[in-house]
Amino acid sequence: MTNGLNVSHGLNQAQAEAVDTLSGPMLVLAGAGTGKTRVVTFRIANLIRNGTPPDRILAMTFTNKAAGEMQERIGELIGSKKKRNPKRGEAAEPKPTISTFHSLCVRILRQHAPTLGFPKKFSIYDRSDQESLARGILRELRLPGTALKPGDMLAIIGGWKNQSVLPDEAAMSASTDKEHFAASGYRRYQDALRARAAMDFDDLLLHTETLFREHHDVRDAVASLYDHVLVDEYQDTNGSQYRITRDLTFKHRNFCVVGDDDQSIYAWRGADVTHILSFTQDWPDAKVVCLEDNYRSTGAILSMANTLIQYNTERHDKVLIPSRPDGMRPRILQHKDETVEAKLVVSEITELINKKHIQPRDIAILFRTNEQPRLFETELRKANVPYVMMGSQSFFDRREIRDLLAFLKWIDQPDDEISLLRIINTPARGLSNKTVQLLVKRAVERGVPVWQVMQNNAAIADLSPSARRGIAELESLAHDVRERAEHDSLTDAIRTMLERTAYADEIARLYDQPEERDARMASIGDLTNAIGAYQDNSSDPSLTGFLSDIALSGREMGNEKDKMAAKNSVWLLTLHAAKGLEFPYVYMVGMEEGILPHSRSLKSGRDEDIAEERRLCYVGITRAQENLTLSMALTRRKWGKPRPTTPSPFLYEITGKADNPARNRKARKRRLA
DNA sequence: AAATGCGCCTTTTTT
DNA sequence: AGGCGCATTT
Repeated sequence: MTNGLNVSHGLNQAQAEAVDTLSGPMLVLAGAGTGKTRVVTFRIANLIRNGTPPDRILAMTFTNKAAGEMQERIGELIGSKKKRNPKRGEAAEPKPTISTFHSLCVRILRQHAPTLGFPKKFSIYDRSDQESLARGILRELRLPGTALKPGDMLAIIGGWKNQSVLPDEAAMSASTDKEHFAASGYRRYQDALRARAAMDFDDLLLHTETLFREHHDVRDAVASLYDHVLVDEYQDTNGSQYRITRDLTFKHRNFCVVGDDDQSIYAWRGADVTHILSFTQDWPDAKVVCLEDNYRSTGAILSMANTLIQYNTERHDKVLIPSRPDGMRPRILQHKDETVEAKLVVSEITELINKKHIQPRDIAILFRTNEQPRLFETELRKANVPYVMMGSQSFFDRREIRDLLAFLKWIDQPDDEISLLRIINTPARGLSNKTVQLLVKRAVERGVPVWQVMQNNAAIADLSPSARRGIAELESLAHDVRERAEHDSLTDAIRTMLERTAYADEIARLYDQPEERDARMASIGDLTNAIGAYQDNSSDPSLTGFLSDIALSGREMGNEKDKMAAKNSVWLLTLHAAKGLEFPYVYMVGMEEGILPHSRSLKSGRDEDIAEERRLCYVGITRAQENLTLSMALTRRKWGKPRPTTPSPFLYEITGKADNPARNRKARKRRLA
């Protein structure tokens, strides 16, 4: 520590090394709980202390939550002033850019989309938009539903996109039947997106990559904005992200990546762990720092994690070294069925909170799939224990939210046909299914968006008067809402929309129970509040901006009440959502074959799929600081019927039960290796 | 044109 | 069990 300016005190030697080297490529291989986040934030702070202008630093994360937290920690470290009523026109204090890949790409594309033949107001299609589109295409191709399901097609297309395989090349990379079908759908899918002025999540990356590849002036302009680029969770980068970061760093070479190959749990969405494993081949002069001292978990928890992960063969061989005492041995509990599992876990939690005065926020329940938490929610509610469910999509799955967002998306971008078709007759306005089909047919014939046909008086002259009235109604509605959004405010716009559609009446019509009505109206209120909050926090609010924000970070949105409660609540998280977090008390539930590892991974039979499930289990275990409980149910209901279960093979691996065939098989393999 | 009814399929994980 | 597409009533 030669530099008087450094802020690295309180770090161990390896951490300090990672923080003190300020330039050139660097790889930080950081195991779970070794202070990875601390290293990244300290490093950024140190760059700033040593004279790098903050706004010349770009740090990339994979979730908005991670970006937000990093922003906060850096603010604390460099002592950025609290923004109290910044005067209009006063230059904002320069800050490092901390962004997810997707947000960064959206920002770039909002500016350069016309170069690629897209309008600046392109829609972002989420999973369900994609599925509607894919369903339509499969229907057009007349592939029977059994041959290729929309989800399958999207997964295959997504894989190609991540590897930058374009529609024309896809047929050549196809080997299975499904892939061949998907290849024929791929071209149509991309054309359909373009016709709807829409991009899916993969496109945000793919189009940015294309933009950089084909327009070096744009690439260089973006790259020259930054002198330092850092990527957290580098093991999660997919092909597009890899190439985008390469384009942003090849000139200045100040590229620092941080990650852990044992925590790579996103291969299914294109993440390629070889990016981190071969970093030193890409950057031969890279400095490599390994962090192996674990400050998070007790020795007993860590030894369990170490034992488990050693069953994976393809990995950097490293062992986490505990810096804490052994602590309590993790427990493995078997329950009669999933209801008992939920009841007992919750009653234990209640006891922890009431008798041992543990804070709810120090307890987490982790699970593999999103259907598992339901029972736990019910029990927690019964026991009056505050809880938050992170990453729950439920808010955006609500019909009323989907409808209102579809309205907004269509009003913002009239070519967005998926959104238009969702709300074209919601609430009913005289446009029957048959009429809609006719309109779509005419649009296809003319090769123009449906909305253009609907606005063409000649094209709709033969429609029933009620249908024409419906179209006129939509038109004036869109006009008024757009006016409001542009000239008044976004909250005015959504209020106008709710009034003009009489959406409250629709809710009253659909739901006859007053509680349900209230709940639905409340979630509409939440959406209105979210728009208000966006408007207050954004320097240049727009409908387009709001919709982008929602698409990219929607699932983190909740109402204010939830946010208050979240400050001290029990956490309910999927294993994926739990990455990067830590809790004194962790319950990993549903430790059964078919759940973890998931049946789809078992079915594929590929070793690397099981290895990823094992890493997922490893991530779960290493979230626990002091107390870990693994539990399973002996029977579990599936599709209504109770079914006997089998313990997760990982339970045997963890405990070292030699008589387990799974372990013997693995052990034999290792001996041979 | 809207409401009701029937059968089918679903269920990984998420930016 | 629940949601959705499709077919049949009202």
